[in-house]
Amino acid sequence: MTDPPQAKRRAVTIKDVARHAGVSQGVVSRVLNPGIGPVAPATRERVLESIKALRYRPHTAARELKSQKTSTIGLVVADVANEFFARLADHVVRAARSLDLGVLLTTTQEDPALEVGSVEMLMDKRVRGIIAAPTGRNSAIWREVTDMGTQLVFVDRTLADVPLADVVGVDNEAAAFDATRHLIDRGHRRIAIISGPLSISTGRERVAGYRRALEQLGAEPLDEFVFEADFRDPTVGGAVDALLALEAPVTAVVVSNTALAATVTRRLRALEVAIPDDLSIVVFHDAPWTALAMPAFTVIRHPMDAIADTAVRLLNQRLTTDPPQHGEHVRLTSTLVERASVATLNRGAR
Amino acid sequence: MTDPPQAKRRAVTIKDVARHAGVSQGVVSRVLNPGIGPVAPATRERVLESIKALRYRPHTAARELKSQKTSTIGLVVADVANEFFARLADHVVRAARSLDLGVLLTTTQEDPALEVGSVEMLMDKRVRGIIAAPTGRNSAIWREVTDMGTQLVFVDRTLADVPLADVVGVDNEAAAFDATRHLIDRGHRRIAIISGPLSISTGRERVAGYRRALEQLGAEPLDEFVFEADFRDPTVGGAVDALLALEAPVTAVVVSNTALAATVTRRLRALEVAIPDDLSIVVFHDAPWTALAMPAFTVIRHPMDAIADTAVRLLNQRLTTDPPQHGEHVRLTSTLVERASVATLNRGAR
DNA sequence: TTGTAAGCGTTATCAA
DNA sequence: TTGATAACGCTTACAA
Repeated sequence: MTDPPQAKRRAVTIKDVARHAGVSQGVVSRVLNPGIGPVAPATRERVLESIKALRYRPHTAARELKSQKTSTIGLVVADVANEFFARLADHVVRAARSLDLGVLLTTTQEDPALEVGSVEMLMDKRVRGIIAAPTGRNSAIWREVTDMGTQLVFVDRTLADVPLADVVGVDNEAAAFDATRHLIDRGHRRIAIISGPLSISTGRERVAGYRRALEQLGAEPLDEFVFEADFRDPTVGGAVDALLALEAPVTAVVVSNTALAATVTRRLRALEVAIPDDLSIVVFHDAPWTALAMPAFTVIRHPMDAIADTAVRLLNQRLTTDPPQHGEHVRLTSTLVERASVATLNRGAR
Repeated sequence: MTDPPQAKRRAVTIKDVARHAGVSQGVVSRVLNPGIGPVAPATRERVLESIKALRYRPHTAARELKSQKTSTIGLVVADVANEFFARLADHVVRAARSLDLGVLLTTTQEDPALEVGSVEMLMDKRVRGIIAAPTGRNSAIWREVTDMGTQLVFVDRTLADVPLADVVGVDNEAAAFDATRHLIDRGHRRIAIISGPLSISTGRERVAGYRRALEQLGAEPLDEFVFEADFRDPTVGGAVDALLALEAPVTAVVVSNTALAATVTRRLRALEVAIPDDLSIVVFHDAPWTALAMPAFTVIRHPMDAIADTAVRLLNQRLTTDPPQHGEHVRLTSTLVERASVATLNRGAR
């Protein structure tokens, strides 16, 4: 009855269905795409049966070619091994599914060249839209994306000179301010920050918030307290060494993501520096494990679900209605979750 | 010079390039696909220039329609928020990139219906191949995949009745045996396992290995020691309660993945049950944070990189050479990494 | 209500 | 070495 498994039989096309049902291609197409034209209930039935009998499946590429519309979006993130982006990707895929959109996943590894390659692939495949966390060093290519009429939503990070893109992220400046103030409130004055690359908006914003807190609340904003690390820098342990080797070592540090925090923690353990007794830590992003760490980390919690949902919602909005002349910017707010990685110093105000 | 940003200009096609370069479409196509036919160096130059000048980009869908070959593969996993699958996805995306393959990511959330939807989408898009961690309850649809000539590599899990699929996974039976033996060696006799669903091959294998160790090494394989939980079951805390409510509570438990382990740990903390003093734990999969947990978890470490690389290699092999009549099965080996979540009991052999 | 046919952007065959 | 031209599988006017 059925063909032998290996016999990669010629795929059944709309023509086969038409012949089998004794109608023309056009009719079949119309039952496939209801609303495009009338079809007699009886014929419709017959066609549907033929479709089932022949196990016909429409050929997306042909459809896309004719209709000039794909049902695919692109997702461009740094690295899906990063819990933050993994969460994001999981949400995006789910949300996209409910809109009948496929998701092409690409990663930049924070490498501008890979980013360009990703974007080109997505453009060649004519995705309807892209949700992206840009590396920050390729504004031109992103501008081309919007120029071509491909809808674009930046997530987590932003690029100032891509005006047509929507942006959804958190208020990193405020979050860093809060984190720093929390430390200052606990008596810390010598506070460091291990930030992500300053080529990325989040890195810049976090350092700015950190600086503002120090200045405003009377602590010392020393340059040697600011470390710019790659988000996945495996050598960030060196920053820890430097921080502790200072004549007057820091008593606290704000760490910009969980991957960095993991590396830092490992280094501190190796050095037998106790958290929080010898060094207090606040970490950006509340990965599930931060509560399980030793000690449980005080973190800045981002509204991950809202970020992802908003990104997809904005993209879908652009896909289904006339896209606006300028990108919409959505800033969600993060909150500080106090746990056990911050010590209270009682050496009074300095 | 350039169009206004919004003016979604008609996409430039190969025809435009041909006209601009003063040649025929065929020639342009031939410079685009070298090796297909001759082209004079001078013409080639001219065409290349036109391509650049017009910013021409080939239309993948058209290409695919004509050539009946896509440059996309599908990746079907349960849930990319799960660290295991996230790692896998990250690798797959990278490896695919280097083969010039796009990756369509879909998730099943362990739901057979979503799995079917994913597979249909991928088939409609005519992906060249699929790397999948099947839910275990949809053999039929996977058989259809191979019947249609789409290459298939199962990863992590396997389905017995899909003979044409390659499989790459770890030896879960042996790993569970090792984990259990480790516990027995440390003096434990009342050992539980919180396994994944038995509808998934890994769950079955792990329980089998666990059972074999108990029987072979003289501990008690009681039915009430085996808990079948969904991999992301948020109510697995209940299993913990049950285990501890036993007349003679267990002294150790093997936990089937890190998500479950996190939930279990949280529950134990709430109950003020100390790890490992009151309960020892071995966890499947060495997520980066397991070493940072309190206490650091003793884990079964899977060779993640090898798993992902092998999956892509097998798929690529099937894509580039004549696929074999039967699937290849690759079993990699996991290793036990001893840390601090297992106590040594000194109540002698019973 | 249905059929016919053009055309989406490519590749590939065949003549020139 | 190049140019016409026919598909690929589908959607969509338009005609019947």
